[in-house]
Amino acid sequence: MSSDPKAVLFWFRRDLRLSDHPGLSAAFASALAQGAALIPVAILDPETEALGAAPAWRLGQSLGALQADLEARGAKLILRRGDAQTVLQDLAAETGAREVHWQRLYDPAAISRDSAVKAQLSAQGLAAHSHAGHLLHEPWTVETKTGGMYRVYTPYWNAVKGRDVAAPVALPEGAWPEPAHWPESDDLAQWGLGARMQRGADIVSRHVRVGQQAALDRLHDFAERWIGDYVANRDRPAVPGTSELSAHLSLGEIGVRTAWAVGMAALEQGRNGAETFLKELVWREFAYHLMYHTPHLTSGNWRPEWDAFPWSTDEDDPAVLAWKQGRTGIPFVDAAMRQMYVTGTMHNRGRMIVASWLTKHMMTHWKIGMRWFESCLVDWDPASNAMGWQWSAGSGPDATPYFRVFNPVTQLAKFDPNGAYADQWIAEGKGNPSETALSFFEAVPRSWGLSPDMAYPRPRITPEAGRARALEAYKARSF
DNA sequence: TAGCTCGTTGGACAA
DNA sequence: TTTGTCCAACGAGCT
Repeated sequence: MSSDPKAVLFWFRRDLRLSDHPGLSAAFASALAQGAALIPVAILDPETEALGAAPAWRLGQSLGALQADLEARGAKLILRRGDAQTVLQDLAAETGAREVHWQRLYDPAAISRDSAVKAQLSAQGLAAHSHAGHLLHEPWTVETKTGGMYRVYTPYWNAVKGRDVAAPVALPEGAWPEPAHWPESDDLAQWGLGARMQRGADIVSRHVRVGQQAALDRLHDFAERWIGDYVANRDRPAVPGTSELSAHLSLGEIGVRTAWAVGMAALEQGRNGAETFLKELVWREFAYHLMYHTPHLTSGNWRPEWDAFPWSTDEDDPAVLAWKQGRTGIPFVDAAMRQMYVTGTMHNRGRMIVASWLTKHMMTHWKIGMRWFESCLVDWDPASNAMGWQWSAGSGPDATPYFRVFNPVTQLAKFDPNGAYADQWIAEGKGNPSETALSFFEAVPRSWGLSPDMAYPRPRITPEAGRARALEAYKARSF
């Protein structure tokens, strides 16, 4: 191996931005210091191929935006397919790189892959550097007074709210450290990241903003126009009063430290809603804290006593299909499921309602819902998705009490009093359905056999009967 | 240490 | 129409 380093590799994963990027900045600085080239790489490895349909498609969009951003800086994103360790090793051999940098991820699959990659690269004499940057606080740095992990949100919030958060760092200005020759790269289109999107990707595209500039624009728009009414508006599914940053944060198109800094500035200005927004960012942190310390959060009941609960696990149950298709006959549930199918995201209150309906009224295992979300959500996040489902089901940490069963009828009356959300997403039985409601029928596969002219379905179970049945089962405590 | 307080997001019912 | 209370019990986290 050459003793004269010619390149530093930076491996992009879920951090598809150029600013507020501690890992990339470190790699950049290292390359400059050594007079080496900096080569950005993204890898379609088995872990990436295992993504759900919508997250995979959205990843492709984001990689396209990153390519353009890098090109504007005089750099190129090198795309390679294969297992990460082999790709990095080959690329290092081609370019003379002695160093590989990346930013850490925390889900069980990524941790096991990354530790193996690090060990193997080190054994080959390559320096592998992993950096913090996906989170405000590394999960192991937040401890209770007795040195344990947090299991309840509020004490976690109290522990981190006053902590210093490193200020966002900009990538140095100036010329990109280019190699004499850029290595060969796959064509992004050949990766086929959108191939598993059964529903029309062009329909979802209408509702999706992509890339770091779009993320920053949205953050600032939110801080200027929406944060003041965030406390009330964030509960109203028909009002665009949420930050809408979830997909950007999930793929790292924006750094969470940037969002934190904007939230803190709003707090200092005394803006209403600022603290609530900061708390939401910390919910994301808390989910990662839980997933890191108890990785089974993503795979099974966090409270093992729930293993004996009589969940229905029949994925082919017609009631489950109706839930997925937004045809339960419960307007709030159906509107939310259709919103997800058409836009790739769902309002937070909708997420709680559909999860409560599936796990409580339908007594269906939360993992069935979690997997459907994983295939449909463009903002899918491994930690938040798992925590949210287990919270709703009652099997998770800090979970909702068993008797807290959402009534989707009263919830709709409370948070959508004018029926705007239902009008937005439900076409059946309406004289003049909205464009968005009709677009659901364009998006769904023909095999579902749905049309806006159909009658709106009758519920298979009423909110009252479902609630009573769920409470009976929970009360029995035979599990 | 042992006791105390509290727990993101609700609903039903009585007054 | 609005407001208050109860719906379990337990474990987390602090003092």
